Amino acid sequence: MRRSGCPIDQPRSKPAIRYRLLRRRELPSDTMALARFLIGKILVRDLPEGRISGRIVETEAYPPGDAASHAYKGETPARRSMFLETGRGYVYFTYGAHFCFNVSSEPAGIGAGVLIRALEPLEGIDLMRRRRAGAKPVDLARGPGRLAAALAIDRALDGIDLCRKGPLWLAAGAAENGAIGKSRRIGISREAHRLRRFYERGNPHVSGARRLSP
DNA sequence: TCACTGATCGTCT
DNA sequence: GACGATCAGTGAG
Repeated sequence: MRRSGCPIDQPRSKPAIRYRLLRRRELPSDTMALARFLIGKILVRDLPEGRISGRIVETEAYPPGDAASHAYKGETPARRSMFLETGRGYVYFTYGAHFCFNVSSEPAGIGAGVLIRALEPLEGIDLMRRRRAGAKPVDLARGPGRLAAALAIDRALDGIDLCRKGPLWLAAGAAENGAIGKSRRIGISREAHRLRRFYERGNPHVSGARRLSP
């Protein structure tokens, strides 16, 4: 189902998209609340070649004390960004091939994050295609590794403040959200039964097998 | 649509 | 030296 008003159907040169920078005080400083809050918000990537943006349609919460979280065993140089104030970027490299992007989600000193798993592309679709040659349109940013590739996100953006206009920032749009579903998280073995994944129901840009997103 | 597999390398033990 | 918050490709139903 294509959501009505999806900018993919609009002329590329004039995207009719309105959004504004999210202020830090608007972000819940609670990991589960933030994971749900971020569904429908917009991730903006400003590059020299132009702007890429997309609606967040799928997230996973990794709250304090979660054995599946990278922060569970304490702060290390690679995981430091998870311990920053709410609204900072945490980027990690995994499986020898992929970067994944998170938003830090608790007050400074507490390690936690929200993994951004999938976007519905809004602007800069040609720029995304360039980095994801061969991908179907619906798959451009469907999955955390694909999302990072499409938006040219790597460790250089680790620790970035997402509440300031820069190379990568968060915005709130005018569009309404669809219903939000909740499920177990994808690709983990510890704490696998916990319902800490959020997604927009019926949105084709949500990753994972269909049965995980009823 | 689902299940399975190999690739590949940074991070931590 | 082991282990991934993944992905693309393949094959079966």
